Amino acid sequence: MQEEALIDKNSVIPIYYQLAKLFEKQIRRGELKPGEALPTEMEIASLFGISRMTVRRAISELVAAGMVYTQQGKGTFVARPKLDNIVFELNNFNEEIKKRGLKLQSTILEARIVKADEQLKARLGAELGSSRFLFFRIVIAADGERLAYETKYIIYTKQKPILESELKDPSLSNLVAAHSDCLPVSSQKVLQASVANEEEALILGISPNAPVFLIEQTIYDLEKRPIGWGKSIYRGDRYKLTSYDGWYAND
Amino acid sequence: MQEEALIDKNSVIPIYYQLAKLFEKQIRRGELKPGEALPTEMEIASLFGISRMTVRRAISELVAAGMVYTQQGKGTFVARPKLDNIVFELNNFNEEIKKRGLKLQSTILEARIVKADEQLKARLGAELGSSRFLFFRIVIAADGERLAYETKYIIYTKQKPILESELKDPSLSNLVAAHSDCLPVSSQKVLQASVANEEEALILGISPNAPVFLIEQTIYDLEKRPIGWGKSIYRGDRYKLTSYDGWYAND
DNA sequence: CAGTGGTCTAGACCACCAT
DNA sequence: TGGTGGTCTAGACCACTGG
Repeated sequence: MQEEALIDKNSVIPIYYQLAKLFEKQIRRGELKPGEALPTEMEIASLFGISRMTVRRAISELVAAGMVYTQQGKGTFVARPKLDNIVFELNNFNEEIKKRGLKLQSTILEARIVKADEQLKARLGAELGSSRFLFFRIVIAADGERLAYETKYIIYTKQKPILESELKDPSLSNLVAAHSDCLPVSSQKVLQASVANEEEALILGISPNAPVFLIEQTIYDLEKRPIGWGKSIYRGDRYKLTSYDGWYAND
Repeated sequence: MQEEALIDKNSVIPIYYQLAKLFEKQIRRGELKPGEALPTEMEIASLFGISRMTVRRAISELVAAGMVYTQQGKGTFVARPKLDNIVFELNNFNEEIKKRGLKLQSTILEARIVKADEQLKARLGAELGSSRFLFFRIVIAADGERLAYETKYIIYTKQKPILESELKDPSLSNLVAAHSDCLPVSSQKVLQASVANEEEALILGISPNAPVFLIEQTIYDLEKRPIGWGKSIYRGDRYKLTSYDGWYAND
């Protein structure tokens, strides 16, 4: 069968990968349209002279990419791109800025031990019985311009000095890992649109009531106890989140 | 070996799934700590009296969950949770509201054919040579309260009436699919923090300069030509995005 | 070199779907 | 009932890692 020519069994590139890309191209070119069925796994296997398990591995790649879906007892079908999901993904807001070629600089305005007030106790450490916390105020700037302002509280269990590493990456999870015996395993972030208050405006050099992103983050340990809390204010005129969805290109 | 008792080979639950959950529990309980190595695939296989391929399937589940990582020639190791990614995932902002038990209602304020001005041509259809577009203005409300205001433009190629389905789901991708011959395959969304202008404030019943989310969405066809564009304003006091990261629980 | 994970095979039995 | 995808096996060879 001539189809075999499209797959090089002796290539260093895995067969399942070649096969997945083959179908991906057919779908992307429109030769296989949404709703249409792919050949059965056995057909594909004999068509290319390969094992069914290898075919299944290829198909599972396409499933993971959201390009096809399988139905037991029926077959494998080309999916319709789902475009209504918004998936804003960023490795810490700040990585975005870095990629634009700007130098990012974190400055710790303040770092001290504080006793918990009622509000903080409600959010942190209530279950751990701790009442002392490390408190940080941090400003993030790029090329001399201040972009974000963060306040963070973490449970204080280790007696360690502030390390250089924290100045480079004063992220909440990093601070927790450095200053607490707890292992941070999960994190909740809540993103809101807001406007700058007096203090934030002053620090960021923007006018009060200017639009900002507000992110509240809580970090939890293995038993889901909160061990760190932070609030970040990002200048609305400097940050935006971009999300790509659907059948992206990965070739 | 006593370990076999932990896996029921005759269960309707797949072995690979039982095995994956077994390791997941050990990791979550801290019996396997980040950086530690799992037994080798062959060891696990003989320990439980199962095939190596089944072991690999289980491990691949854990890899997908971000709980372990593999290194060829070395072994499989427990990962350290990564908490610095922000992944705001929502099936269209509005699904969030629905889940809170509120009835969502979309109202089309305006729907008509427009000719493209320069600004619109720059964003849409420049490559398709089309100069006529469908224009929508939509308000989304829940329990009588207006929550979001959307304006959308899509290339006009089909001559179809407005369907009921569009009233239920007037999402950009849905509108494009209904009124255009192009197949929408990818989408870009940009999220910004902003404040309401006069028009938006009036429609949403909030004060001007109140904080809002602003999302601009562009939809592309197979050849990456833009075929739809929309701008959505979400009340900042009613919408927030929540992101969970790390080792979540799925049991 | 021995040991690891990565790929692949040629079968097998099953659950599910349609007819 | 026959055909589909889902699971599983018991091998095989490979590329990579470390001593």
